[in-house]
Amino acid sequence: MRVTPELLSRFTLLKSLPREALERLAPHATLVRHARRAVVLRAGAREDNICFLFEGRLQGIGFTIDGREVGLYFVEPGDFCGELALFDDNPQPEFVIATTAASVVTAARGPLREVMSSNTSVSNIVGRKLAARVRQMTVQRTLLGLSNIPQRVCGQLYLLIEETRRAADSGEIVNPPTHKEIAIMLNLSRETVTRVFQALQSRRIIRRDGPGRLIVADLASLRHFAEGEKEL
Amino acid sequence: MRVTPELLSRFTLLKSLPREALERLAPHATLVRHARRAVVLRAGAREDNICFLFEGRLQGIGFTIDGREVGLYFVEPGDFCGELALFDDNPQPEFVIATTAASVVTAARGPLREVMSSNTSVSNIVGRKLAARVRQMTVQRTLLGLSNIPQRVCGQLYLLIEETRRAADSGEIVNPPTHKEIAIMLNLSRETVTRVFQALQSRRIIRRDGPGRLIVADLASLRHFAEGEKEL
DNA sequence: AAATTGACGTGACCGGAGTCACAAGGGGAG
DNA sequence: CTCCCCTTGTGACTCCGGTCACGTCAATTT
Repeated sequence: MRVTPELLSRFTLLKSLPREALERLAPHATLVRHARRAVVLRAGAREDNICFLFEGRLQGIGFTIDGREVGLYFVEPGDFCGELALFDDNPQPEFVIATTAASVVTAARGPLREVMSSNTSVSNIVGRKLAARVRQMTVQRTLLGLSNIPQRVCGQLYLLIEETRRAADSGEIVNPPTHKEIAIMLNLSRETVTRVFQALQSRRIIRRDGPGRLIVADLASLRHFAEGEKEL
Repeated sequence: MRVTPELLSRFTLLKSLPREALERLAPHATLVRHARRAVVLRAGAREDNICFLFEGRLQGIGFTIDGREVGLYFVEPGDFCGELALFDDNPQPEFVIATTAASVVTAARGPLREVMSSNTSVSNIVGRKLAARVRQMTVQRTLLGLSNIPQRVCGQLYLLIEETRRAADSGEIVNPPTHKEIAIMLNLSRETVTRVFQALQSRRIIRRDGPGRLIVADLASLRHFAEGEKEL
């Protein structure tokens, strides 16, 4: 579907651009609808598009050589993904799929590069995003490096709280990942995650509140376990 | 020690800059000598400096919560590190230490940011570096996700070859990491790495050629193990 | 309403990686 | 040269997380 400059200007990355830059970009952008579980960006193949999420939710996922999935990050409306294509011509490193039905504006890489090189606010935003991604991956790698497995789970839980906490300042996680998803992120078996959750629940540290809500009752204890000061 | 514009222009990142930009930067830069094992950039503390390596060799390392080291990447002369400070004000995520005695030019963040925003070649180089880093971390995370441990070691070995191969096209690794260092990178015990190496040596896949030289005699087999097609 | 799917929970068993202990060799510092 | 530290090599034992095999329950589909 055709894309108007007005639509482009609704995205954080592009909203500071002058009208004429948006008009140059618009012809190279298309609006695509993706069904749930559809592949938005394919790993390996050289992707020439940067994707702006209009509505829905995307997730970056990696696959290990032996075929298991690894959840990496989420993309929320207004945000973008595939930004590595703006810097070099190497293939996209991870898949991006739609976790819900989603509307995505895909823009060709070339024109965006031009815009970026002449507009510092754009390159700043993209740079900050890359920097944040490096930081996030560093933390995640630290988690994977923990040899104490319950600690690894607690660390991940603590991270999840910190993320969602920016919106609502409380120890609760809305739409928490499933045990399986956590297991995949942490390179563990699903059963192990379940067992750690059981241990945390029996100690009244976490509590389920219906489906889709996980309440962390004792944040301090969780942090202790996450930082290895106590052992489960 | 004082830094001249000429010295700055010897670094890849800055060599394309006009003379006057270099002269603006020079007063904010200093040349520092570091002994072996000295800390060049400290994780956690907000680092306001970007480091350019003049001579010697640096390594980025992380520490797990339980205190073990994780080797991340190397910095070679002409290259730079600490570039995340150019994008946001968050703390440096990992330590950078000198693996040999090293001369480092440290430049204040502020002036460099200005230069970067008015000079696309600089921001392009930094962007490419960040992108490469994201890709490299993605690969490393994939390795950490492998549940077959010998495969993990083979994968790391294969990566090491690919890196050094760009210089000399052969299956040999100069200055290979020690078993302990590999173990740390892969979240394994040193003994396990040694045992995998023994297995590979007994199959004539790798061979030591004195200290500091590791020769991969059968690259194809190594790749098979790395990709999980065969098992050790 | 029945059937299917997927998430969660739990026990038993087993393999394999960590740990410990020890030995040999090499290189640098003094 | 000698001493000491670090790297590499190797065996024995332990333990703990993966795997398998169930069962339950809620949601969705047919």
